[in-house]
Amino acid sequence: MNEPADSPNPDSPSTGSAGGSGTDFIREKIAADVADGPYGGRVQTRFPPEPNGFLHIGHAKAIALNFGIAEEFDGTCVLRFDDTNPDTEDSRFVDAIQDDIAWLGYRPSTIAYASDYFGRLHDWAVQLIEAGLAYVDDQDAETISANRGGFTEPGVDSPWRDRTVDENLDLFARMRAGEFAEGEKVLRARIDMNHDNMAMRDPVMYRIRHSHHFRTGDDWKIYPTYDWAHGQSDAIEGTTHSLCTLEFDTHRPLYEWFHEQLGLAEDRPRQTEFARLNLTHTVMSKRKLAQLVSDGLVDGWDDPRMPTLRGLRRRGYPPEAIRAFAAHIGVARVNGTHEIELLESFVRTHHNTHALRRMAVLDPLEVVITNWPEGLADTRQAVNNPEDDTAGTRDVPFGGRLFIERADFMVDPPKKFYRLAPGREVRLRAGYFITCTDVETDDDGEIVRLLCSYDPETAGGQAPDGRKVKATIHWVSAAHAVDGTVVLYDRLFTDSHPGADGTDPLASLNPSSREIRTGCKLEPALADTPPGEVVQFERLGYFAHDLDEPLRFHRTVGLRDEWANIQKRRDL
RNA sequence: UGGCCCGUAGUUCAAUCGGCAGAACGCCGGCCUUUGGAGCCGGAUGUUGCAGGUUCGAUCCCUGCCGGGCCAGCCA
Repeated sequence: MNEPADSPNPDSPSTGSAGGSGTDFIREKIAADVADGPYGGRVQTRFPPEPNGFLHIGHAKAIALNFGIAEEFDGTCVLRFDDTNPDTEDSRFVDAIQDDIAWLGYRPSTIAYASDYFGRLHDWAVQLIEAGLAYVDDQDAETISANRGGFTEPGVDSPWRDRTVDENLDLFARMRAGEFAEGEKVLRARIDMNHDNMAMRDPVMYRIRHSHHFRTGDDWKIYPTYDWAHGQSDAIEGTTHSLCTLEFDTHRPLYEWFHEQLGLAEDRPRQTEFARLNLTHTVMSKRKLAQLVSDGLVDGWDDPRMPTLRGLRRRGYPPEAIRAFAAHIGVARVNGTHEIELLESFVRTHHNTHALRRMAVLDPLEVVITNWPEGLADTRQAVNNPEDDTAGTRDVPFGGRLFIERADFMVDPPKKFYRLAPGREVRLRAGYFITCTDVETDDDGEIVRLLCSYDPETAGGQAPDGRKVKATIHWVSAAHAVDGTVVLYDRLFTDSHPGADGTDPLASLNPSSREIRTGCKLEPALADTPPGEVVQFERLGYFAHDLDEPLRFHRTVGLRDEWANIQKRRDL
């Protein structure tokens, strides 16, 4: 009972999609294949990242889909690194990707590499050559591109298209042996240069690369392309359902062509495409993300403003919330953009039930309790989490000099402003009722100090005479406050759809996406917060303690703020 | 310009193989409150892209149009 609303529920596939029906087109298809498909009830998926960058929230959707389906159908999911391009790939990304997947809470059935299959792929290529279905082309990249034709123009057959099998075999062997320079020759599938689908116009299967591969070293001088490696790797591993994003839709006929020509059995993998994830106010393109990092617009791949898993982790996004979000949005074949607010609501939902409450004043205003007994030491007891009885309570020191949030006081409050004002009484959270009796200002009219009286009878927050106050505000005892740094984050891009109008997405980069506040007043208990832990600063939001720097907190997400909404409406 | 995919509340998705168009987030109103949070109650979201056709009946099937996405790397 009392199960958190955002906890993943592996028993119920219905958590896997939005709306009422409880399933999506992919799960429906898989269920049908399990019932009477060629796989004998077996389900195997795979997540095939290229180890050339860090994972982002978009990958999390694919991860949740593939691993989630494997769990739901009692199947398996392989983590396969698509390491077919030695020029861009690196083992440090392999480690980071594995780390991120583990953080999300998934465990691959097996970890594999496309490079494990280079030998097998080579032998299959020879088989296609022998069948007259592949040939070595001497044209250079530019010529191949030009001769591929256009959407309305048929392609032109390569002059090398009709080489004999023996010549192709010989040339291919010499490509492999490293006898040719990069770009001098490629192996192409022999399909149809007049096909409507450009992917079928004799696609390249192998190119020559003399680079060092991070796993196979210098063993190979030829490397398979995605189109050649991917489907065959799926088949070798026994994938039943190969789920990929929409842009591979036009490659599906080729995926199937290779399997058919190789004579693979009926239980061969089938590819199904789904829409990749887009989020408002951010970008998901690896290239743009890399540019943010290289141009110094963010601090690195793990900057808390980045949509990378590492960034979200530092920001304080819990993996449970990311999984719940992924399950909620489900999958479809329509390309769209989800509102970042939806993700944030899942983050709040999780932290609301898990995060300890603490008090912190970000913009301090001094309050002197004029009737506080000289030298009296007092300690209040505060609830750690009203949503979780087992979280207990903590002691919070109180005193005659306090800090409250500057925004919690107004000399001349407008309607619906319920907080402190001259002559008005409010409750200090877990403390006493105080009434503002006087305001001290400096020569510029700036408020420097509030004088207040407190009612000793209201210890704990209730008045014996039953009188009510409209607001409860947070505070920190000045004598006990710990100074800290709080980093506030806003949208990385001001535009909800950066670059959608054809301009550079970076043009709408938010110049104030980060605000660093030093000299914040924190209650003493915050000094004991473990690195990385997320707490709630009462009335402000959720904040993640920095992994390295003590007493530095990153705002994960704010609480929903009704007063801010009222103000916004007034301004409009 | 050719091929393929796709058009349902603001957004993202549903609608049990043709039967009264729903959910979540957001929004609006109210209640409650020792977080103006959370929670609770209620409400509006709409010519299902457009126009025809088939049918007793179309979001669903057919045709055309319009709009969006993807495809002419030896990237994935």
